[in-house]
Amino acid sequence: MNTEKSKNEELHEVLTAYLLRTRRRRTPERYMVLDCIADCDAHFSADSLFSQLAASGRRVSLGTVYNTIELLIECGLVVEHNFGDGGRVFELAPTGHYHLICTCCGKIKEVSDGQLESLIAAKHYPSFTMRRFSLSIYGICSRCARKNKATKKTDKILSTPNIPDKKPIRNKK
Amino acid sequence: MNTEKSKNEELHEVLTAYLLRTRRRRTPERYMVLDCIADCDAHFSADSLFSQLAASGRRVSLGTVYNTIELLIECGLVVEHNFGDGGRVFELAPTGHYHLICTCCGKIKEVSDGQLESLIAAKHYPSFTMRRFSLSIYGICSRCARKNKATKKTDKILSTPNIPDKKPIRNKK
DNA sequence: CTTAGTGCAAAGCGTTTGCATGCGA
DNA sequence: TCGCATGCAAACGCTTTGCACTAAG
Repeated sequence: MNTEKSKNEELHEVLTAYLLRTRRRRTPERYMVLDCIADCDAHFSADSLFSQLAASGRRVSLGTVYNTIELLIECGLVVEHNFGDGGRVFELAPTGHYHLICTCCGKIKEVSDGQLESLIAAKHYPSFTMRRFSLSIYGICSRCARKNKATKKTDKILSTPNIPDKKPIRNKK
Repeated sequence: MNTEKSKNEELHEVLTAYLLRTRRRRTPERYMVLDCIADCDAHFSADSLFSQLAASGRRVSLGTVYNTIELLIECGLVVEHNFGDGGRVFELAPTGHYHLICTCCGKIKEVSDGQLESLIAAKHYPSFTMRRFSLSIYGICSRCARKNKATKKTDKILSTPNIPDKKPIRNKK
């Protein structure tokens, strides 16, 4: 590590550039939030971020966390996801991966397929400029499939394959 | 129209099958909600559905609307979308289309590309069974691009193309 | 006759808003 | 100094929950 910048430095630069460009202030809170996101680098909610910040001693109010996430989405450093559980989930600007989401247990796995992704990215649309895309694959993970098979009693009556026996995901709310 | 079933009949059959299969009751409310969804066939929220039901004289409580949407998602007739505005939006099981979402004005356009879709659907994943997928393309529509260009004053200072001047979407909430 | 499902209203909770204060420019 | 951004707390709105009642099986 010498000429190579750290991940955090790079992120800071992008944020700084955006703040200058849009004439907004470079407050410590904004960088603290960004650092925290970079540290946990995974999916996060506004609230989990808030907790994590508090836990590490960096006091940032929940309102500011929301403001900053919004800001980071604007400048492209963060994206919002929908995993079908009704909650808002964010992620540090993902680079070439998409998600397999089990509609039964809610587990999320990241996968990547450069070929597929560049194919999607290569498409052009009349009167629309693509900035990014989000691909989510919904289905059943092997674990749940096994569990369902074990529990099944009234199956094979009619169509629709592989349906969880009662209620699927919906964790929070 | 003779041997050919109406769209609604087909939907009813799928729902009926699912209810029988999972041993749940076939209540009029459930079919009313399904019909209403089929009628408006577009994106809808729990609340818009509720209003539309009320407007057409079919009294179904909001709670039941939520319950039924949940049920319809379970059985695959309805899917949930994330258009980045934080609200929950549903849609009658879409068949081969995906969405272009303008992050500036929030407008959504449906497009389809059979080739791309079958490519995505053809992929196989170890220990995961795909049931459906959701592809969202985020970007700037031509209208907003034009508007931004007109309003721009402090642009071309640093990276990131085409950023709306202040705050993007976030309609509700 | 049983009990899942409904309606209604209250509770819950993630998110937004308003206002006084603080701090970057 | 000026005014954007923060902190705090109240307000908001979508969603869920609890309970009594209705009706499907």
